[in-house]
Amino acid sequence: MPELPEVETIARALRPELTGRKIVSVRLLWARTLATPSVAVFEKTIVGQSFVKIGRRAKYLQLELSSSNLFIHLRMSGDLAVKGNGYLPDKHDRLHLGLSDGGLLVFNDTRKFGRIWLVADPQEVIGGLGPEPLDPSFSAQMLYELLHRRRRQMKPLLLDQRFMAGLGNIYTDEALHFSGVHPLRLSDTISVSEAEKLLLAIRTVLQSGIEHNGASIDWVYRGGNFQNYFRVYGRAGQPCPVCGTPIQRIAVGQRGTHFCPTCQVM
DNA sequence: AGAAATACCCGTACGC
DNA sequence: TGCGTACGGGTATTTC
Repeated sequence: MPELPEVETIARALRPELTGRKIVSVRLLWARTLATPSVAVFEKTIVGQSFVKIGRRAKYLQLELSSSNLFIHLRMSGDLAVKGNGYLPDKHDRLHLGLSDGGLLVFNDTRKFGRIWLVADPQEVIGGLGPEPLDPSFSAQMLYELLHRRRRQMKPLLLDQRFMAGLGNIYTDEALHFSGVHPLRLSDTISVSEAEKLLLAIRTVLQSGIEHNGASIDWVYRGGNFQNYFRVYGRAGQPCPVCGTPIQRIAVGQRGTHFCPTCQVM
């Protein structure tokens, strides 16, 4: 499932494939995939532009074009790949971009949650995002200070992309367990040493996710295998890998939340 | 400020 | 077997 690591993986894979290639045709197969601008403007603007730079910000893929920015959010079931000649369209394809040398950039998204934007100013899409946990300049001290500027439960706060960008439901549960922080702890009760452990945990689970090419859950399988390394997510009733206590599952803000009642104390 | 609910999706898994 | 329903992910939006 496409949380941050998979986006990083896909960005890396697409970089050598797309850089320098030109878009010669566009076919939007599910109109609501396009968040902005209008379909007419999108189709007219994107054709003729070339891919300049491929990157990501949080869970957004950023495809920098000659004169605008194409952002793609994969959400749950989205996937982006370059196909060769003779590609047979899939029923869940949402966007086809024909490339100058005959290739096809395909955005496939079973659940229709994914969105794309074509904008001049990147800030329109990613302007409200919080800091990148993997950015080396982001420190535990900064995390501590941000946590103490709020008084919110840790689980929903870490999921809030304006607070910190890139953590989804799975990685949040894993990071909280890794650092021994209870999901219902209030953010301004976290100590400096806990903030240090938490940042390390966040980076560890994200990097592990990247190494394993993302997680595949819920029958949506696209090659990743981070799901085999979950310590708490989806393991309700099974023993905690650290202490053996059965993992508990509760709902926090409508989201399934998994934790070890022994390792993660209030 | 921020909590909470709702909407968006659809292929599964489940109960009857 | 077929039908109905709950579920899960991330984010925008609305309401409180």
